[in-house]
Amino acid sequence: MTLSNRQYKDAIYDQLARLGKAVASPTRLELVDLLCQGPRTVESLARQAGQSVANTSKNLRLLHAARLVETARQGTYVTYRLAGEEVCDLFRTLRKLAELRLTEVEAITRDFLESRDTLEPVDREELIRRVHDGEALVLDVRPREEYETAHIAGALSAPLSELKDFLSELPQDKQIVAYCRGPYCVMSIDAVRLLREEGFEAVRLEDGVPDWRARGLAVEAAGAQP
Amino acid sequence: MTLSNRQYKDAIYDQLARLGKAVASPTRLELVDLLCQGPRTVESLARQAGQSVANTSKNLRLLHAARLVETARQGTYVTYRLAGEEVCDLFRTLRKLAELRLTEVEAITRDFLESRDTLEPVDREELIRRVHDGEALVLDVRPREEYETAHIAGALSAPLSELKDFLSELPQDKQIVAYCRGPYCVMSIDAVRLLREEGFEAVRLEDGVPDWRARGLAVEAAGAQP
DNA sequence: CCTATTTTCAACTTCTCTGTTGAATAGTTG
DNA sequence: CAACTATTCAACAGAGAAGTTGAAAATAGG
Repeated sequence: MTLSNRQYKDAIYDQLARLGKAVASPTRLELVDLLCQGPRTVESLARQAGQSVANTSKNLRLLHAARLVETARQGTYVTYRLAGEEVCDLFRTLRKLAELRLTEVEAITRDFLESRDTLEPVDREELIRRVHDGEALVLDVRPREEYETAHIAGALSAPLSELKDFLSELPQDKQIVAYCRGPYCVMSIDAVRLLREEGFEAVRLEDGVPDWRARGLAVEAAGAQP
Repeated sequence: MTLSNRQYKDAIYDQLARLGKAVASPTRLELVDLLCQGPRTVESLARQAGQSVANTSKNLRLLHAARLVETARQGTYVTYRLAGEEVCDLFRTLRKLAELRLTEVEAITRDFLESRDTLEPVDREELIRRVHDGEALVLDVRPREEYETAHIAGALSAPLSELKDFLSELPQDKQIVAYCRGPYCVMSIDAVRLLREEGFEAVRLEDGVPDWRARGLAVEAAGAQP
């Protein structure tokens, strides 16, 4: 026998712990969250996560060692992407657990959201109905590149940074639903606030594309801007 | 505004990382795995995980701080249990990812299993059919207390340690299917080997009760021994 | 071939985690 | 109430991780 029971168990739990360690750092979790939105270069990830490129590279390398991400060279850039849908599932499982168990998360979220506006998130089924009936318009306020990777079916791309330029093209008579990366992302909150200041009726959708996809709802890969 | 975007994000990812850290240690993962089988006392967990009681207590305390487990006093013992079904889901998500991504896990498992016998695990649907038709008999070879907490519907309790005493009661003409805690638990492997040595036709079921339950298949809470 | 750019590596400091040991705490039971 | 026992706490040494800095490797394009 090459391994005793105990040695075997230790080896297995060590392997599982490799995955645990990989998601034991806030920085790496943020990277995984960003990568759930689509592939990215090291530099882009570093910028968005507010970390040095060197540190981002190191953390990505760690995620790679745990087989959570894969790399591909594109010209002078290296593009990282999730190793599979299941990695996103892991992130969502963690998030769900956090929401259920860690009242602190809820408190932080509430603190933050209350400090802005009270923006009731919209209901999914209701949203689909309204869009179908032409009562509502869905805006994807993430950066254009993320929209191009994937977006909720029927949504228009209106990056938060360029939202002001889109205002004149938006219908005044429809409700506008803004979404971004997910419940902890604040871009849609800012977008809704801006839209309301401009007189639009706007609400926030808490889901991001990964949530949407995980529920089996329609997602488009790359859509034309009308 | 009480928090900036960045502070808010940091706080959220910190909370998620708390969960990640909790499952970043092999020892704690083993504890979670054991607790997936049912509530346990500190001493019992320490014995099974091969750790000192003090260290086990400390790690359980850590899991408790991450809201993954709950405690209850029973007589002079403290009983720990998972804080919810979702914790088990997290463990299973990790395990699934490990199986998919970490070829090392597969290699270790194969090494180990080959070093024993080649025990082809049985197919779930096929198993249900055979049990229903009376062609097969399902044995739960985990310790009696785990069986009493929950077991696969229709299974008999035959703890590995007492399996020898049960041999005379087992039918020679039926196939015997043994299961234990899950794919990484080796009790069912030992059981199958023993049964085969004694002339029974025995196979191993890879699933444990948590997997079985998670698939929505029937689980009984406490069953009488025939 | 050489340069500019992106990414990775290596060394280092600071901080945190792990498991052990021995003592303290908190309940239960006689 | 006192003795007993399971559990937890506190302090410690060793190991390992996080992020910084500066330099090296790899690639595209002139």
